[in-house]
Amino acid sequence: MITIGIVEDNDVLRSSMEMLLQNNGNYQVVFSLHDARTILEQTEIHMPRLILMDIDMPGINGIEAVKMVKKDFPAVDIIMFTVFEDDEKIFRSVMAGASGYLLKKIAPSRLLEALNDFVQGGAPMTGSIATRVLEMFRKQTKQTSAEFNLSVKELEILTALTEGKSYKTIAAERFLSTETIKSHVKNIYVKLHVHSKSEAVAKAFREKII
Amino acid sequence: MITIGIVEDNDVLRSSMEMLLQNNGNYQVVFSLHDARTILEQTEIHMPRLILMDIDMPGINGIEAVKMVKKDFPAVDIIMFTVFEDDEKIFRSVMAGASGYLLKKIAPSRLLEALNDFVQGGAPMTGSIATRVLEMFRKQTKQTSAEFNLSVKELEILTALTEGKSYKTIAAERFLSTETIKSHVKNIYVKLHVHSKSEAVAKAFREKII
DNA sequence: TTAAAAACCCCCCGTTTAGGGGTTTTTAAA
DNA sequence: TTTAAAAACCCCTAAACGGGGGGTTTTTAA
Repeated sequence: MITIGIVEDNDVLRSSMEMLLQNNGNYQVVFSLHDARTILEQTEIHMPRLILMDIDMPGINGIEAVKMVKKDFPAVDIIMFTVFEDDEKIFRSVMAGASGYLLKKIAPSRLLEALNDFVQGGAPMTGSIATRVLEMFRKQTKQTSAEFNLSVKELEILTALTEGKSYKTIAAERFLSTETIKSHVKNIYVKLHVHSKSEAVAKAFREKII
Repeated sequence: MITIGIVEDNDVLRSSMEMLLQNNGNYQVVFSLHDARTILEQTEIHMPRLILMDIDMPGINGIEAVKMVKKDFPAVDIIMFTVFEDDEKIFRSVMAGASGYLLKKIAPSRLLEALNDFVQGGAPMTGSIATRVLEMFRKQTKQTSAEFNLSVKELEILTALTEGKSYKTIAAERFLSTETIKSHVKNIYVKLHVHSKSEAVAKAFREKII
């Protein structure tokens, strides 16, 4: 028997969800809220295995509610159940700690399926959402980019620059003269098309050289 | 009728996959390769809707193959089909351009289901993989961190610093004296606990302030 | 209303940097 | 064995920076 909490401001929908879950036999709805205001108390009292959470609600929005619950009860899994399918909402939900993301347009039978899958350690999201997440993931962590043909030494020194070290420090650390470091830095600037330490550091981060 | 290509070095498994797909009626296996050496030619000739790709293969490994195919034929979707479920492999596959990731331990019926889902714009991965991706995603893009209580102006100036601008330039851009910029920068340094432009820029990136 | 931030401005001084010009020695490939 | 980078070193100069002072005026929030 899987305990489940529901937070959904649309009363009609919430009742349907309750019914759907209760009738299934595998689920026990331990709380069913119109908004997230009492979510912490309810969670503490009933300790559901998972929570189905709407996003657009009066008072506290669903994403904020996820943060709150996850902070106090990290073991409780929360699945967003919403009409929104924009990257922003998905992204923020995942960041907040949501374990899943289902769209309301899903058929009731599929909802149950998805929940069952999830409980068995499985699919926590609609296919289209999974695709979105993959894409966001891909974008976020784009490739190491062109290496700008930096030599090993140059990369080493660039890294040191990102640590805020001065030429003198870098030189001292590897028993070289500051002039050596300077000429390396000059070469780095030429290769990166920059004209100062801060620009070089910024480029190093932006281009994921570091 | 969905055209599909298979790349899998285990001949027994490959035959089973072929049979499974052909018998289903919805799929037409247009090529079935023991390794990825001829993948580009085969893809060019048959232009499958999607490719099922093993990872561990003699010659070219599956992830390299994905890169090759995606480079020349970005429209072809590739789904990894593998025994590996470690983050590293998943990560690299997604980065290479794989649209899905299925584990070989999946039941044949579920494989068909997953493929069908995928073709309908849906779930391109096993549930456990989706969970992993979510976790990786969460880790990658960790929170915006403490804001260091930077004022709006300070944030503005910090941003300008990351663009490699000098005090003079920043001052000129907003019709302020360079001394004003200097004192703002001083305050930024105090708040970030740094002592130079490059350190400030580095911290800005590392702490995702920018 | 009032006190604290935030934003603004200025001076000094020593250090660091950026860009310009070089030379010599390793190192690695042709 | 030749050759070409890469790495290491040097000098000079002007500009930029960092840290230390000293202030005034707006905003903003109790």
